[in-house]
Amino acid sequence: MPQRAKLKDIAKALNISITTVSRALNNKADINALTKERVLAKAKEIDYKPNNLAVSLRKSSTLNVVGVIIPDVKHNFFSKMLQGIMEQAQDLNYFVLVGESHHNSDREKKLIDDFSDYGVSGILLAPSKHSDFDKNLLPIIHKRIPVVVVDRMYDNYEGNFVNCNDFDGAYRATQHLLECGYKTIAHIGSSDSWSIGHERLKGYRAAIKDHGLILDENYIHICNFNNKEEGAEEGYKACHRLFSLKHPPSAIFSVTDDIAVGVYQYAKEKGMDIPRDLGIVGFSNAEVSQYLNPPLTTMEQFAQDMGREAVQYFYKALSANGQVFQKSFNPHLVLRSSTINLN
Amino acid sequence: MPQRAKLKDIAKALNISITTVSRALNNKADINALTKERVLAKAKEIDYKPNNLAVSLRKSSTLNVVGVIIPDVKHNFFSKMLQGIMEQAQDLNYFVLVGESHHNSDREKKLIDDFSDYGVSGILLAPSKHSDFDKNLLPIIHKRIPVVVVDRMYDNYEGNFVNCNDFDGAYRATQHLLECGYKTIAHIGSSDSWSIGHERLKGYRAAIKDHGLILDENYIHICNFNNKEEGAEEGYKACHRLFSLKHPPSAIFSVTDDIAVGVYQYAKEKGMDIPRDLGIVGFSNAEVSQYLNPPLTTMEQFAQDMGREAVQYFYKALSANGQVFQKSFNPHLVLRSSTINLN
DNA sequence: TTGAAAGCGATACCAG
DNA sequence: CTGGTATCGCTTTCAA
Repeated sequence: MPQRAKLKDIAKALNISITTVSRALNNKADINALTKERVLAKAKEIDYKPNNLAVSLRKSSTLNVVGVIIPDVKHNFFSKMLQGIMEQAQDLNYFVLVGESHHNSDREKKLIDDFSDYGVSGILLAPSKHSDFDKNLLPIIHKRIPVVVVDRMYDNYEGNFVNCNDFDGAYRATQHLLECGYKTIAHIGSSDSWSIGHERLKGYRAAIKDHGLILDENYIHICNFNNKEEGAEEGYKACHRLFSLKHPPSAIFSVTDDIAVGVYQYAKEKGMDIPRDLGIVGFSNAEVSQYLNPPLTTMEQFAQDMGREAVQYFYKALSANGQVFQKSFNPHLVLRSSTINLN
Repeated sequence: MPQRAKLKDIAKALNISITTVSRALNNKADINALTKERVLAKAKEIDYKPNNLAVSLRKSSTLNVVGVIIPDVKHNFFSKMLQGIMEQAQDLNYFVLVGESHHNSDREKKLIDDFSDYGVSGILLAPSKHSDFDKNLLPIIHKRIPVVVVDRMYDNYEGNFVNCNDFDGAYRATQHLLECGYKTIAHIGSSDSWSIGHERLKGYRAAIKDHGLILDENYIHICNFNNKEEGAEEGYKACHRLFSLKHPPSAIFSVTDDIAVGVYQYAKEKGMDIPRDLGIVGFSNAEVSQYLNPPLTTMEQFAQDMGREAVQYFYKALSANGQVFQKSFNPHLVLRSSTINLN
């Protein structure tokens, strides 16, 4: 690989000082127009590109890079989010470094360290399910570079975050089923330790209660899964239990669309008609939801907007003096054919 | 944001020289065990992290970063590929910088420039559809850092690449339809200027010919689309024309799964039975293909493996003396229910 | 076993 | 308007 041209090369070729070359290239005042022209021409000729390492080192600035940590790029929600992040980052002239935690807490921690060591200007973290930061680690990094937590929340977390109002979304999803006239509504949820699972369960509970129904704890089925495939499997298994109850549910609010896929599978096998025999509402508006048969009613989470906003918060945090930025997006009901008005 | 600790801080605290500290931290020989211990302890105490900019500058090495340029992260094929890339990169201790071209050639060029200026150690490029590199641009960068082209090919391109054997895949997809007993097979393809569209069309043609059928040019419908949504739309429109022919086709080989989605939509509207009235084979084994009703027979492209291999080639190219690495993956038929044996 | 000094490539200050 | 010199944080000879 040939050498990259440097200031010195231009200086030598034109018989002027490095300083002058630097000035010319950086559009400084105090430079002879002719000199500048000659420098620019030469730079182009030998294809000079500044060495970012040197520049950043000298200016003691970080590189224009923001590190993004997500559990799984293949997951529709995260790839949408990543797209939003990249768009906004590009607008602000930042590069995007990406790493996957695969819902593994150790890997996540290592990524945070590595990114931080690398010298990113900030970190956007979509925490893994099993993320177990005590209240210390995050703040420590936070002192050196801005961190924005996306999607999931930590208990008592006081830093920057952008998330989805999971409680509200779950409440409205459940409410929709109630308004359709479904009388017995089950919830297939996910591990309570995860803020998302936790909040959605709370929203479900609140909606049931507020509508004067009695909450049957048998109707709540919590499961564990780390990717789409496992989600579908768990959804299927959950149905097994729910439909062997004495009074099986007539509708299900599923914590994610992935799980709903498993529910569909079960329903199909048992010859149940969706939405007449069984109403379903998912969460995410994942790509798959529109292809299911019938298309799945679900909650849109605005992943892309969340990504954009996260970058903006990181950017503001760079210059903000300790100010903290937080926002919850309200999910929207996407009405499709897995629910129907029974009244 | 507080200052990052540096060698000097440790040196001062222990009253030794910076050189010694550096040696201790870098596991060099010629260092007193006790001194080393004290340095390590102090480093930990004040949370010392080397400044990568300075290290790389001094060693005049690039940062351990590989730049990845893809058209669209949300697209299942590219997110799978990206996942493969990230896994392999992590194993080799490289960071991954990601940018999206959105199938825009200018944006793609800018990304290549920016990444190159930034100082990445190499670039993995999944070219956009409208990528129009003359034979110059790519080689120019290639002289400075390794470039691996993934997925699509350029005419007469002589550099590193990893792709899918599109001709072969298309041939086998078409052959499968023929073996099922479908007599009139149409092809919905994509812009001929794109190597993928081109090769798949060629494969289709060859299969038809080799089986002694006469190729009706009316059965070939070429369309343009830049994302999944447009693909589905174009597939739908293509059907409009194909099924208004005097002798409509009984099967379709679709250049991508996205397009097949539009075909399904059309078939459903017209009450056609898939696979009896219409056999369909797609290409990609995108996530959606298994959720379509009936599930779509398609060609698996091994996107993740391609991603991994691309990183390995980049890595080899770093130290290879001009040696070029090339590989085509053979796609696999994934048999589902959109085709059936009619014999 | 340790330290002083040079230098990676670029920028900033100050003197001329 | 231009050039010399110090410096960013670190590694690497070369001497001691």
